[in-house]
Amino acid sequence: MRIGQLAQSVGVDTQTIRFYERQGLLPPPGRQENGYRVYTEKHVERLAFIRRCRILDLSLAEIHELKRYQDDPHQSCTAVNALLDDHISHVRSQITALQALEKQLVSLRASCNDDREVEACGVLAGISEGNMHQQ
Amino acid sequence: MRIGQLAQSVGVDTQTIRFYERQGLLPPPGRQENGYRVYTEKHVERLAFIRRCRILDLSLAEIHELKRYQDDPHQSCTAVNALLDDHISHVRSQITALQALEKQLVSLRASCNDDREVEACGVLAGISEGNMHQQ
DNA sequence: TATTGACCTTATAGCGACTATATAGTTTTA
DNA sequence: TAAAACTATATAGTCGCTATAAGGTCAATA
Repeated sequence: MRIGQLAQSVGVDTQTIRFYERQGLLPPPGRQENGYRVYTEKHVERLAFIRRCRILDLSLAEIHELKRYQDDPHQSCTAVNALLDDHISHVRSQITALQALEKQLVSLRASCNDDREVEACGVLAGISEGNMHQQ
Repeated sequence: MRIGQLAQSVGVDTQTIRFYERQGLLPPPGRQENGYRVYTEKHVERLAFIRRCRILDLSLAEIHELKRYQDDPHQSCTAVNALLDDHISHVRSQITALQALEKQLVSLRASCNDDREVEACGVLAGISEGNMHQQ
């Protein structure tokens, strides 16, 4: 299988595949005589795994870490679970931060209607004076 | 006032100030004979405004846009409000996406306890097989 | 006076995870 | 046979900084 077919079957750009290879996430495939990359089913699985991790918003570094665990299948999976727990707390704190931000923005927005001149705009005034209900 | 003092009074790195200048967000200040930048109170206000926008997670492009509105103070502020409304929807959709992600991660995490070998880890199996309760 | 230290200058590279572009060679199709 | 579709590498761009290198300036100290 060549790179285009792999790309299509997993739903990724060919550039991204070469990028993952350079990053050491996808093992370098064999080559044809003309230099074209040749992939196997294992590559398909591996790439699909990476993409599913990315959907979960795991970083490439975290995916690397998971790969290392997979390479030593008889150790305890505590570290895998810990990685996921850390990631969950990370996502939760992002959510909390964005919710606080939303509140701030909504309250700022409430300080203006559309029928003013920029000079008198409640939103711009709110930012300029720092009336932003911090935290 | 020199760059270090400006930086300290607003709570920003000097590098960041020069960066904003290069981006056209902060007007180029005067210079001393030795080439040192000299700032005024207007720069302090302007920089503080930029920082407050950044706290609201507005992009530099959006801050640029706000600046253009400020430069024409007698037009209607409809566009300012629209910019904020767009930003609020953007933040809200981020929150929604992250909440969905959190659910996915928590359910994945529930598929494993710590007392297994990597080989049998529910988390890794879940990702590998794509049992990720999409959407 | 010499030198140390704190400040300032510019230019350049790095972060993360791609994405886009340029340039060129190869294969497949019409 | 020629065009379209694929492949290859190398390089730069995205965003908002942050870090590093290599140097110039200035005030206080030994």
